[in-house]
Amino acid sequence: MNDIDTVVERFREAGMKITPQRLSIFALLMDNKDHPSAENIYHQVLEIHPSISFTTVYKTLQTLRDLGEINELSVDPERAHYDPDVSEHYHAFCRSCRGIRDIFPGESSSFSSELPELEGFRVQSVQVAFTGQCEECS
Amino acid sequence: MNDIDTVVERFREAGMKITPQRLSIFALLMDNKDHPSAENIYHQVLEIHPSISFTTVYKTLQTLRDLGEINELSVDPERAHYDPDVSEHYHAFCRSCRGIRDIFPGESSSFSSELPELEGFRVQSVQVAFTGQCEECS
DNA sequence: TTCTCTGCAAATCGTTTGCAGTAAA
DNA sequence: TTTACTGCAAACGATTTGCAGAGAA
Repeated sequence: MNDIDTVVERFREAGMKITPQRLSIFALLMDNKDHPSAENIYHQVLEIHPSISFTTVYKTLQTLRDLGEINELSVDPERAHYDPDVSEHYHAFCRSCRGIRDIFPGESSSFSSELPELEGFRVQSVQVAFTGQCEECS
Repeated sequence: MNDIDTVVERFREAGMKITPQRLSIFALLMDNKDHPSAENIYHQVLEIHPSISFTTVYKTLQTLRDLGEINELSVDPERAHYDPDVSEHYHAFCRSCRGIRDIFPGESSSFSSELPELEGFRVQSVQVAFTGQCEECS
């Protein structure tokens, strides 16, 4: 995710408006390493905007995703999680606590960081998801 | 997925019963390379058992998954797909036709076939999903 | 007979949408 | 003023569950 000023600029360029709710969502996501769900984000923004609706959070996340500012992860079969780090990296999902940890190429020897070439398929994105148990849950 | 006799044996050993419905589902999955959804399987079994319910299909898939006979894929954010091939391989998911193609290690140079070691995480499975557009949809 | 499975119907839950009032530009 | 956004309430759709009758062992 770009810095807030850049995100704001991109919204304006696209003819979209900047609202206090959106600014709070941007701020919450910025540098967030927790891979929150829409519900997580909603509950956190509630502290700042007690009357914000889930719908607003949901639609803002959709927009950010469509702009490529954040990634929507499908690692957790029960719900989507969001990641403001759109650089090449992978995820370790703990079945027990449903936590998601970042894995950077190099940390796992057997996965390189190059976008692969596939015969007869135009690859737009790659998701590598390790599922298992984190240290705390073992 | 093991051959049908072995699957039947495993069910019996676990105190579970073998029904005509289950046998048809086993047969449909065996060597199936289509990565069907539960709904797909349900519609196919309907031809053989016109009164089978979705619930029965659903519960059988759960059981097969829990036994490790099939994998439940979360490549498609809209629904689960099932794969009787539980050997190490990856998937290419086409956003347009929602089709899933198998990718075997070696076909994609940048992903090896070894189960990786991650510091402080017990890896139980790895899902590598390439999302994009297949040849037919391009 | 015993115990699991089947099929129905309903509940669940994350996600998505329509719309009227609100607020940004 | 114009146009997009917010929040509500309801729809949606895949998934999951409770339960009574059916069927496998």
